[in-house]
Amino acid sequence: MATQSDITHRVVESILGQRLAPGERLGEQALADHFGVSRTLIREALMQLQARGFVEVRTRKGWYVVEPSLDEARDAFAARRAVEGGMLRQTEGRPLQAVIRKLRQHIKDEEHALDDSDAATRAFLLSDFHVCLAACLGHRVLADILRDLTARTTIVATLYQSSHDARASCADHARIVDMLDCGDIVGAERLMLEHLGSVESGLGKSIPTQSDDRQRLRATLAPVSKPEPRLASG
Amino acid sequence: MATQSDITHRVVESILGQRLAPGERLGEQALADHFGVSRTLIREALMQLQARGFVEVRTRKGWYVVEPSLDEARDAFAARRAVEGGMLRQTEGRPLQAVIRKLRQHIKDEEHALDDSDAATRAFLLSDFHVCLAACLGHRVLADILRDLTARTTIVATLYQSSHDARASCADHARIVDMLDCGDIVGAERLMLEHLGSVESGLGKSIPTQSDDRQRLRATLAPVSKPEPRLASG
DNA sequence: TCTACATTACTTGCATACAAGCTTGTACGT
DNA sequence: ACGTACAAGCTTGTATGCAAGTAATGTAGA
Repeated sequence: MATQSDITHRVVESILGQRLAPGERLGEQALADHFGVSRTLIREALMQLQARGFVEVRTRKGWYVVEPSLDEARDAFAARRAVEGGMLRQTEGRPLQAVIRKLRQHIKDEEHALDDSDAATRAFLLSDFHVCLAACLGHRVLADILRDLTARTTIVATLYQSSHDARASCADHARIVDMLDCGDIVGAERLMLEHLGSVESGLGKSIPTQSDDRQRLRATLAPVSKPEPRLASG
Repeated sequence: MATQSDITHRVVESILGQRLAPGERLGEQALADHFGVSRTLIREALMQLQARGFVEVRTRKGWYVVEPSLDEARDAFAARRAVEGGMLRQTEGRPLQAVIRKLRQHIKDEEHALDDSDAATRAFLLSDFHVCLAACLGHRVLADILRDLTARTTIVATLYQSSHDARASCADHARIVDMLDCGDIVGAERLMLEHLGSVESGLGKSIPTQSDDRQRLRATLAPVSKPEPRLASG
C-alpha cells in the first residue's frame, strides 16, 4: 500500500532518472492499479505534481509529463543560473569545510555510478549534486526549489536529447568543489554558470515535432532509419 | 461554481493580502460550502497548496496555514535574497527600458494604494512588485517561484508582526528601479538585498504564542486593547 | 469538587459510484 | 467508394458514502 508521498516521490525519481519521458501518458487507473490504491489517491498525488510543474492534465484525455518548449527550456536554465549563482554568492565568508567534505563524497558516488550503475542512477546523482549543494549550505527552501528545477531541466534534456556527457558534468562538479575549497566563491559561481551553460548548450540540436503523440507515432513508424543500437525483444 | 484554480488563487491571494493568518484552520467542509463544491475539489486544491508549501495537514485534525519557525522564516528570506539577487545579476547587459516603464507603473499603483486602498491590496501589491520584476525580465519560472516565496515571507511577516512599513517598502522599490534606470545593475542588486534585509530585520520582535488556536482566541477575546480602527459589523 | 471514563459530535482518509466527454469502430446513406 | 451519423468503450471530473480517529462533553464515582 502506498501513500501520496510514495507516489510523488516515485514519479519525481523516475523523472530525475530519465525513466519517465516527457509527453508520456499517466493514466489514473493504470497508476492506481500499479500502486494498489484508488484513483483518489493517485489524483491527489498528480495534483501535487501538477502544482510543481511536472505533469499537466488535458481534460478528459489524460495526464502527461510536461513537454517544455524550447523557450520554456531556456527559461528553466535561466532560472537555475539565477538561483544557483545567487546562492553561491550568498555564501561569501561562511565556513565551508563540512560542506566540501559532503560534496566530495557525493562526487565520489557520481564517479562510482559512472562505471557501475545504470543510467537512471547516474542521471539522478548528477541532478542531486545541485540539490545537495543547496542542502549542505543549509538552504532548505532552495533545496526544494532546486529539486523541482533540476527535474525540469532533466525533462528538457530528455526531450531535446542533450548531448552533454555525464563524465563532463561530474568533472564540472569536481572543479566547482575544488574552487570552493580554495575559498574562491566568485570563481565557483563562474564555474557553475559555465557548467549550466554547457549543459544547456547541448540542447536544441533536435527539435521535437508538434504534438508528442505525433512525435511518438513518427518515431515508432520510422524503424528503418532509426539509429538505435539494438532491440532487446519484439 | 468554482474550479480548483479559483480556489487556489483565492487562497494565495488571501495569504498575500494578509487576510489568511498563519495557523488558521481551513476546514474542508467549510471551504466546500463557501465555494459551493464538494470536498473532493477542495481537497485537490489543498493538495496543490500543500505542494507549494502554504498549508499543511494534521491527520484527522484539519488543514492549517503553515506557521514557519524563526529558522524557517530566515531560510525563506535567504532564499529570496539568493533568487532575487541572482536574477538581477543575470540581467547584466540587457535592455531594460520597457521593464522600467512597467515597474514605474507598478510603483505608482503601490503609491495609490498607500492612500486609498485597504491593507490587503497594499500588502498584495508590495509582494507583487517582486513577482512583477521577474515577469518583466521574462523569467516565467522565477516569477512562479517568487510568487510562492513572497507568499511565504508574507506569512512570516504576519506571524512575527513585521514592523516594516509599507511606505518604506514602496520607497525601496522606487530606489531599486531608479538604480536600474541608471544602468547600475550591481547597485540595484545591492539595494534589493538591503531591502529584503530590512524587511527581515523587522522580524523576531514578538514571538507568537504556543498554539495558534489559543492565540486566535486570545485576540478575539481582547477587543478592548485591539488597535483596529473600527469594526464594520458585529 | 475533582477525576476517570464513556459517549457523542465532528473531521479527515479513502474508496466507490455516477456523470460528462473524447476516441474509436461500425453501419448506413449517398 | 466515400463521407457522415451513431453507438460503444474508455478516461477523466465530481460527488457521495463510509471508515477511522480526535476532541469535547456529559456523567458517575470518590
